[in-house]
Amino acid sequence: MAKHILVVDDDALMRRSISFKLEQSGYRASTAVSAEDALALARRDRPDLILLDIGLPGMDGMEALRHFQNEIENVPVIFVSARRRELDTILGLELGADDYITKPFNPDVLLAHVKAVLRRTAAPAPEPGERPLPITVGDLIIDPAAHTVHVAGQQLDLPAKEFAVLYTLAQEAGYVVAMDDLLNRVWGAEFLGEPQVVYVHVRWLREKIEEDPQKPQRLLTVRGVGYKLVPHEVSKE
Amino acid sequence: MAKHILVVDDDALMRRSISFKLEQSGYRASTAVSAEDALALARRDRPDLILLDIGLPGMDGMEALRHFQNEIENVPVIFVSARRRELDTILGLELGADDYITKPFNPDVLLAHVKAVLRRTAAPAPEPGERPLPITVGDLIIDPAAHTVHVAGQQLDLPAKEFAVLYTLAQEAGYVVAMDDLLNRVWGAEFLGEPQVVYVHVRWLREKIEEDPQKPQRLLTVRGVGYKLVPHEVSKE
DNA sequence: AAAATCGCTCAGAATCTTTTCAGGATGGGA
DNA sequence: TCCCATCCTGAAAAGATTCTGAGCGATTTT
Repeated sequence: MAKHILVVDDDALMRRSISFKLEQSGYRASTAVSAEDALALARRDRPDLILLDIGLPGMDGMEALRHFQNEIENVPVIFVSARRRELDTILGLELGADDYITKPFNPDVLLAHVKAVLRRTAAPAPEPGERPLPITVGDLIIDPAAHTVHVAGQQLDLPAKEFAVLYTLAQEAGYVVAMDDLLNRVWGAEFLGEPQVVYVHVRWLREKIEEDPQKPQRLLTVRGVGYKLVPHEVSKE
Repeated sequence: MAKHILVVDDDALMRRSISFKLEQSGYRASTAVSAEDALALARRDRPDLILLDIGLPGMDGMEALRHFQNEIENVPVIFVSARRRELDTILGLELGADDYITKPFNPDVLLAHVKAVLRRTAAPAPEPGERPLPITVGDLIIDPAAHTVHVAGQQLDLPAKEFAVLYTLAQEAGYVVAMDDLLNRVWGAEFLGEPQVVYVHVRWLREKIEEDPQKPQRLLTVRGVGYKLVPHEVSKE
C-alpha cells in the first residue's frame, strides 16, 4: 500500500515539485496551501507523514504542528524550513517534529529523510510521553531524559555539546562513529565550522570520563575513521 | 582520495579563482564554461560536487540542474548566483540544489559550504540494523562496523589501510583477489602511486595476523595474480 | 560589574600511517 | 640450471591525523 504523504506549502511550484518527486518514488502525495486546509484534509484522509513548511502565512508552522499532533494520531512531521534558521529547526525538533530539512534541498535528500522517518516511526510504536531510555556502556550510564551521566557510580555534569557527543557515541556503543557522522548528528548538517571542534570536545569528555585521559579506555579514537565508545569494566583485584 | 569538484561558470576569472582556492585546499577541480560542457565532462569523470553558476548563457541554471540530477547519480549541487536579484528568482524553486551561495563571496565561506555539503551527503546515517556484518574466516573475525579484528580470540587494532586490505580480502575469502582489484578497491581507481604499497601493507598485516609472518597460513600470495585469505584453524594439541 | 562557563578557533606539537626506495630473495618457465 | 618478473624486507621520508594549550567572544552566574 502506497504511503500517503501530505505536503503543506504555500508555494505552488514547491508543492508540485515535491509531490512529483514523491509520486515518482511510489508514494501517494496530496497537497495543501495552508495549515487550515491541511488539517481539514488530514482529518478526512489520514496521512502517514506530513511535510510541513514553517513559513506559512496564517497559522504558522509551530502552531500547525501542535494541531496536527493533537488531532491526528501519531503522525510524523518533517519540518521544511524556508531559510537557514537554526532557531526554527531547533524549536521544531523540541516541539516534536520528527525531522527537519532546510531549503534549498536536493530531492534525493528529501526522499531519504522521508524514508528514514517512515521507517523509524513505523517499527516500534513510540508511546507518547515515553522517555528515551538510559544507555549503559560498561560502567557508564547515560540518561538522555535526565541529561545525566554516571561514571563508575559518580554522577557527572556535562555541558550540552559534550553530552550530545557522548550520547551519540553511546547510541552506537561498540561501533565506530565516523567523524562526519558525529558532526552531522551533533552539530547538524548545516554546520559550517571546523571539524576540529570534535577533538576539543572529545578531549574535555575524556578529562571527565577517563581515569587517565592520556590513555583512554572508554572513548577510543579510531584513527582515520572516527571515535567509538566501548564498555570498560573496572579491573577487580 | 581527493574529491573532484566541477566548477561551472562562464566568467573565466571566477572559474580560475574558485578552482584555485579549491585545489589549494586539497580538492581536485575541473571547470566548464557552459552547462553543456559541464555535462559532457561530468559524464566522463563523475564529480563529487558541482558548483553551478545560475546566470549561464545558453542552458540556464535550473535546466542544467535538472540534467545533472537526472544523468549523474546522486551529485550534490551548490548554486552560485550572481546577484541577490537572481537568487530571489530561484528561491521560489528552492527544491533541487543542496545549497547556494551568492556572489560576491568570501572564498573561505565558499570552502566552508563545500565542506559541509560534502560532509552531509557523504555519510548516509548508519541505521542500526544496516550495519555491515562481521566476516569470519577461520579464526579471524573482521568487524567493519566496530573496526576491529580478532585473531584466535585476541583483539587487534589495525590502521585504516591495513584494515581495508584485510576486509577486502575477507570479502572474497578463499578466492584470489587480483593485485589490480585490490588497488582499485582499497586505494580507488585514481591511485597514482606504486603498486608496491600493497606488498608493504600485506607485510604489516602478516606481522599481526600470522604466527610466523615468513610462512603465511592465512594471507597467502598467489604469485602473478594477487592475494587470498584462507581459513586457518589452529591445530590443537 | 566581575567571574565563570561554554563553544569554538587556531597553531604548533606529538603521534601514527602511508608511501617510497633500494637491495635481496624467490619461484617457475625456458 | 639459469633468468627474470615478482615478491619480500628494512629503513627512512613524506603525509595525515589527532592532541594540546591558549585565547576569544557570548552568555550566564555571582
